Order: sequence, then C-alpha cells, then structure tokens
Amino acid sequence: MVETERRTTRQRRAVEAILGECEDFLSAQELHMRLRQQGDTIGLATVYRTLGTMAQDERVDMLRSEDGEARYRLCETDDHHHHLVCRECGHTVEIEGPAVESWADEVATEHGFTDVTHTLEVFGLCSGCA
Amino acid sequence: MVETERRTTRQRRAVEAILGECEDFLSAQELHMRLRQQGDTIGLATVYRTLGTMAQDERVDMLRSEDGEARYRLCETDDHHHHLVCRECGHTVEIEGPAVESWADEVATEHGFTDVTHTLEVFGLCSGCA
DNA sequence: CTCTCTGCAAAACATTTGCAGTCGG
DNA sequence: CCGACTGCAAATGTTTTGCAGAGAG
Repeated sequence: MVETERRTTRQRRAVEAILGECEDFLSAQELHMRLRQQGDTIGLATVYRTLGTMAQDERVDMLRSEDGEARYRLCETDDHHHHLVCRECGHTVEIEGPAVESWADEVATEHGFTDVTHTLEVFGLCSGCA
Repeated sequence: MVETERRTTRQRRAVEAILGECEDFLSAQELHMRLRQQGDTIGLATVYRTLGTMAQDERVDMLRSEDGEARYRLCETDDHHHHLVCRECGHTVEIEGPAVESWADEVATEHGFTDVTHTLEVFGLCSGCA
C-alpha cells in the first residue's frame, strides 16, 4: 500500500479552507453548495473525491448521520475520539470515551474477531436548537 | 402518536420468517433476494416498508454498515444493547456496553444537549472470515 | 513532459413515493 | 365493506465512474 502522490490544486485548497472555517460536520453536498455560494467553481465529483482521499489520509474525520449520509470535518486531534453531534444544525463537540476503546477491542477479541474497528457517536439537540 | 393498525399479510409473514431463521443482520436488498430465491414473490418496496414499520414498532434492530447501508435483525432482547458485526459475512454477536449508556447521556447533558441517542457498533472479521 | 486531478454527464445504488388494485379482519 | 397493504414504475438523493482535457511539479 504505497502512498500515492497528492497534488495541491485550487480545488483542494478551497475544500480545505471551508473545512478550516467550519467547526462542524459537513456533508459533501453541503460543502459543495458553500463553495458555489462563495463563487468557487468546483465539480461535485471533485468534492467527493477530495473528501475521499482526505479521509484515507486521515486528514478528516468521517461519520454518518442518522440517515446514513457521510459527513466530514477536519481532525482536531490525532488521538482516537468520538463526537457529540447536533441532529439539527450539525454542531459538534469532540468527546472522549475513556474505557470504550479498550473495551471494544477486548470484547471483539474475546469472540474471535480480528481487524476490529468501532463507531460511537452521540446525537442530540444542542441548546441552540432545542 | 396513535399506533396504527397492523395487518398480517403473506408478505409480512415471509419477511418475519427470513429474519427468524437468520441470526445476522440483513439489508433490505439481501432480504428481498433471499425471498425471491426461495420462490416468494414480493416487491422490494414492500420489504422496505415492512422493515420500516417493524423498526418503528421496535420489533427489529437497525444499524448501518460501514458504507451506510441499513441492516436489520430481529430483536433478541428488549434491553438496549450493541453489536459486534463481521464486516464480511454479517455474523453478529449481541454485546453490552456496561457504562456506555450512562456515560453518553452524561456527557451530552453536560454540553447542554437534549433528546440524546447514541450509536455504538463494533466491526471486525469473525474467525470464519479471517 | 508526465501523471494526477478535474469537470461533466451518465451510471450505479439504496430508498421513497404515487397510484390503482388487492385482501385482511 | 373499509382501509391498510401491495406491486410496479417512476422519482429522489447520494455517491461513483468513464473519459478527455487541464495543470501541478
């Protein structure tokens, strides 16, 4: 699995800029809309491809909203962590699950599972949206 | 929110039968394919609608696979619980997250969130698929 | 120059919906 | 009978892909 080269293009920079100025999780569609609104011309496919490679390179966090849509956000920390996400506006707080990590691995191993990953997201209504 | 009536039809019985004989999570598509294979004629839309109402009635557990597809399984227990799911074959073990539940609520409340829900799933390769 | 990246339009999927006919209770 | 349920086909919405041209290094 060789890291392929990654070029710095106008479009890539634009995507990163939007992610940089937005605290919360955005879907590819929303991100694309914002770029268009501020006058950037960029293809939707490019947004998807860019977010895809950024996720691969672990430069963004990816999670799925309750209806299965993928949403992205710049990584805040390198450590593994989870999120508290507002169902309504997408506002996000980064949280840590103290024992969850080790617990998940333990239980999985116990049942003979390997190559273990886990998802843990908390959804709710933030004070602003309630 | 009044519970609407729910009729017992051939199609609904067929869906329940498949779910009953399968331990693991199935997507609507897979479920539909199985029904077709065993000679049942049933519309895909009906499968979706049936699973939807069953989820509403809390007769099935629903979770999303890593690629965002919805998967369903008959509830094993009434208690809130989580799953260890094989990424490859869908084989599932029901697990309990000891402190996770209360922890999630606590953290959310702490940040002013209300109407809190959470998702926690563990994915891996089961011994058979490794 | 070379090879990755981009745009666009088409394709691929999962899922939902409108509607007329069917059938459970 | 009545209204919930079904099948089908069309509509939606997200995400992927093929391909020819553009541009980063």
